[in-house]
Parts: sequence; structure tokens; C-alpha cells
Amino acid sequence: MEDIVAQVMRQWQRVHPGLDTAPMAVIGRLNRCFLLIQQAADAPLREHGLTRSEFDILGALRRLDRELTPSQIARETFASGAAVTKRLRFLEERGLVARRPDDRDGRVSHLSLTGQGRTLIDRMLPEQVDYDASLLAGLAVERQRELAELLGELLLLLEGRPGVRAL
Amino acid sequence: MEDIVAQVMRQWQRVHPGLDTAPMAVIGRLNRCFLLIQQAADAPLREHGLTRSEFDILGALRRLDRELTPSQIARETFASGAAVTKRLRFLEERGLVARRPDDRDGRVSHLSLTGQGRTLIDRMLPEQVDYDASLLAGLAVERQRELAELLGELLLLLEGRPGVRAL
DNA sequence: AGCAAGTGTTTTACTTGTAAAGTATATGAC
DNA sequence: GTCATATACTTTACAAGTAAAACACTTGCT
Repeated sequence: MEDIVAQVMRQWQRVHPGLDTAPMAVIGRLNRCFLLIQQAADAPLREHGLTRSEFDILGALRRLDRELTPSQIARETFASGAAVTKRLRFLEERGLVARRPDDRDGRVSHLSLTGQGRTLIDRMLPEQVDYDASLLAGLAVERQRELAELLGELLLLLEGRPGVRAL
Repeated sequence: MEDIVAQVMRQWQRVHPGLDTAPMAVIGRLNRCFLLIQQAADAPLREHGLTRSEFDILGALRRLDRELTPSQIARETFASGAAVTKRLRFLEERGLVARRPDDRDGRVSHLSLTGQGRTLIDRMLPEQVDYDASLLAGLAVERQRELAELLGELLLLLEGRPGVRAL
């Protein structure tokens, strides 16, 4: 049986016989897997009234286990400053994060999880991981490991480019 | 050297020692690879004044090599009908696709590439494939093949779910 | 024929994200 | 001290997508 990307590659071969479609086999599939996974995995978040991006902010605050400034959050979650501003407003209004001014630098503020925020992320995270695991469940564990390793190689490569960096 | 997702996994391990972070190794990396690739690969499209989604419509018309209705385009490009309507308006205004009414069914129209549209996609496609190839170039060909195969397995699995289907 | 139900497409109202400009504060040269 | 420049963050104006409603037409039942 053939996946949708293999079908698309064959269609291209028919109209452009000379074309080397090999890169599509990786990148097309990666795109398609991403979209299907995202669609599936965002559903449980919606039930808690959060978008993926908001969840990522709570996650960053929890896993780094300390206060973060808006720009640190932007870097950690690979988001623009403007996007972080909006999300923090929402998370503050919902009482999930709290803001504290910096003592020395008036431009900066520090965000932390409230009790409620921490409770929420600690409930959601295992849910999310389990859900992710269920999406992969049809793949043998050894295949999952191979896939993780190959994606790690690729990611390291892509991170080497001009692109964004963490922390 | 460690990729960003491996770092995040270690951070989670520190604050939640019991947590099985293995699913993140696949899904987190897949997400991150997707975002970096998208960011990189969309740049050449912008130079031609197209978004990825508009490019996908031209691509579908080219590779299927026949007229398509808006709903066929929606299915082929995994987009909502509303999104397709907007994109077709833009592509028509730019003279890249042409619309023709159906003889028998007044609700339906048929879209085809104009000469200009076909010239554009035939120029862009090899560019895009080459660009994709360059993103993967740091990975040995054999590793690329393995990655494509594993992603194909995963994709087949994910397509089996309730989700969207092609053609 | 006439109407209920279904299908194909577009429109509307809204959400989310971005780039660029704007605001406020800090830093270093003089 | 004060000014130019840099930094941190927010606001604004806009782009692009969606879900649900609206619209237009077709189909099949009677």
C-alpha cells in the first residue's frame, strides 16, 4: 500500500519524467505527518481551552522551573515577541501565569506559573505525552527509535543553518 | 552534540523524573524539523509572489494534468473550501489559472492552468525540489532513504485514522 | 411538476499570527 | 550630566486561515 506522498511523486514523474523526486519522499512526508499529527494532537489541548502555543509557554515555564522574561519565552517557544505578548495577556487573564517587574531594569518583567497554572500543566503534560504515544503506537518501538534518531540527525543539521536557536 | 529537542527532554526529566519522554523524541523533532524546513523552503516561493498554499494549487493542477473543480483542489491540497475560494480568486486575478463553468451542473466550475501559470509552476518546481535537496544535503543518501521509508510507515499509519483523505 | 434533501461553492465573522512602528528604559561615550 | 544608540516589550495594521451560515443549483421522491 502506498501513502499519499508516494502517489503525488508518481504523478510528478508522469508529467516530468526527468525530475528527481527523492527530496519529496522526505520533505513531503514530513510535512504531511506534521499536519496530521498537529490536527490530532491539538484536540486534547482545546478541551482545556488552550492553543498549542499557549501550552508551549506553560511548558517552558514548567520545564525550566524558573521565572522567564517575555523574550526568553519567545526564544524558548520559537515565537515572535508580539505573539508572546498576546499569549501572556491571555494566560494572565486566565490566572495561569503571574507577572512581576524587574528590580533593576524597568523594561523587563518576569513571568512565573501560578499554582493554578502549574496544576494545569502538570495535568496536561502526561495526557499529551500519552496521546502522542498513542499516535505512534502502530510503529514498532525499534522503528520509533530509528525514526527519532534520524530526525535528530536532520534537526541538528537544520539547526546549523542561520535559523533560530534556543536559550 | 545535542539537538534542541533532546535538551527539552532532559529538562522535563529533571522536573518529572518518572515521565516517559520517548514520544517527544519523535513528535517534538518532527514538529521542529517541519518548522525549520517550512521557514527555509517558503523563501524561494515568496520571491515569485506566491504562498506555499497557492503553489500547492498550481502543483496539483500541473501534476494531475487536467482541470479540477474547487472541491477537488481542496481535497488535493488538504485545504478547506473557503481557503480554496480565496486562493483561486488570487490566482485568477494574477492570470495563473482560468475558470470555466460546467455544462451540466451550474454549481460547479473547472479550473485549469493558463499558459502563464504553467510556465510559472514548471519554472518553480525544479527550483523547489533543488532547494529541498539542499536542505537534506548534509545527510548521507542512505540515511535519507531510511528516513523517507520510516516517515512513509508513519504516514500510512496516520492516514488510517479518521483524518482527511486524498482524491 | 413540485418539493425536500443533498451537494458545491462562496461569504461572513472571527481567530491567530506577523512585520513594522511606537514606547519606555538602559548603557556608554563624551 | 546628557545625548546617541541599543534593548525589551507592546501596539497597530494587516495577512491568512477557519467554522458556520448563506446561496445556488441538482437530484430523487411523490
